[in-house]
Amino acid sequence: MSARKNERRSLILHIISGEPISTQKELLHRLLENGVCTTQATLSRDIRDLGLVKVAVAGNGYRYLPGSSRPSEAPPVAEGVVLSITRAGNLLIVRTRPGFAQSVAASIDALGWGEVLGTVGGDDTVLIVLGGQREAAGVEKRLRLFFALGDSH
Amino acid sequence: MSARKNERRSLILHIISGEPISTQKELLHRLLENGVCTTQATLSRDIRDLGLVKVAVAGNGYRYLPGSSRPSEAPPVAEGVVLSITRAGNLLIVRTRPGFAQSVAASIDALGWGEVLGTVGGDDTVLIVLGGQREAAGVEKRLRLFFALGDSH
DNA sequence: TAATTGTCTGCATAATTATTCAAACAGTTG
DNA sequence: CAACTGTTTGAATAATTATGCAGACAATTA
Repeated sequence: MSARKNERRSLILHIISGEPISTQKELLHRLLENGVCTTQATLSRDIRDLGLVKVAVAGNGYRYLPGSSRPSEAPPVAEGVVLSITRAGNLLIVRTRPGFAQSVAASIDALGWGEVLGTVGGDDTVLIVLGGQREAAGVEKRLRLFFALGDSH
Repeated sequence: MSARKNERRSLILHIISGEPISTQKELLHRLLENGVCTTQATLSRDIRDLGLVKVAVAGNGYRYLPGSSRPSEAPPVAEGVVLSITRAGNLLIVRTRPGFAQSVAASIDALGWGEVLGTVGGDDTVLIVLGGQREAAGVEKRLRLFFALGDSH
């Protein structure tokens, strides 16, 4: 239970939360500026233990972020159950075969996608609430892929 | 807008959601079994574009998962504002200096950690709701690091 | 203190992933 | 069709990340 380790990991969380860090080498330099001297090997282990992830950010390469650590096991949804996906502002409307909306909603929840603020399943319609249009567009795209639907047109 | 690409990415989402995949080479083989032949280079690009992340899972090495794609910019909280963190089942109780609970709650929200189901800030206390004890323990640890608190004992 | 056990770290390197570059391909316009 | 433009891909390679191992260190017990 080394004090040095905790201090370092605390600082790592601060740094990556506050600015985009794209490689471990970069993080290494940043730590050094704050008086913490270590090696890439140790950072690799810190990142593993803190559950951090490296994710692509639009146009700007990669960035380390705190991971959402959700196992994300999706119940299977058979082919043809999801009929269509429509976007309306920050909402997505998913039409399903009658009676399947609940299971599709559960399936979407289980994906654990962070942008999905909430889902409501009726009988043949699932409403997905997103934070904004940007998120809605991204999630729509990925859901289309996930449910093997074609592009909207 | 290649049909081949969409098919492949759709399959990738299915595969990584349904089973733990820890390297791109492994994913490559899995795709091949499903009749999709490609290269690691292409997978690297697919993973970037789909926003997937590779995250450490307890004891079992790494696994690719859909990313939560939240920029996660945390407002700074000064040293000494957070006084203590206590765990009670799936709840965390964060004591702060009087009047600071709101800003600390905002700060925690801004971290965008997926396990955090919700936060409530009073005057000097923040209540954090987690999905379960396991999540509570993990988040407690990381919050202690983040707010530079020592271990509980 | 000496012996023991477990954690933490750096070094070197293996393993994995990202990117460069050129070619193949698809779509568009003249 | 031919020329042009932009996208997608694979091969090779550069860049990055994970890990085996040995030594340092800390804590505990005799």
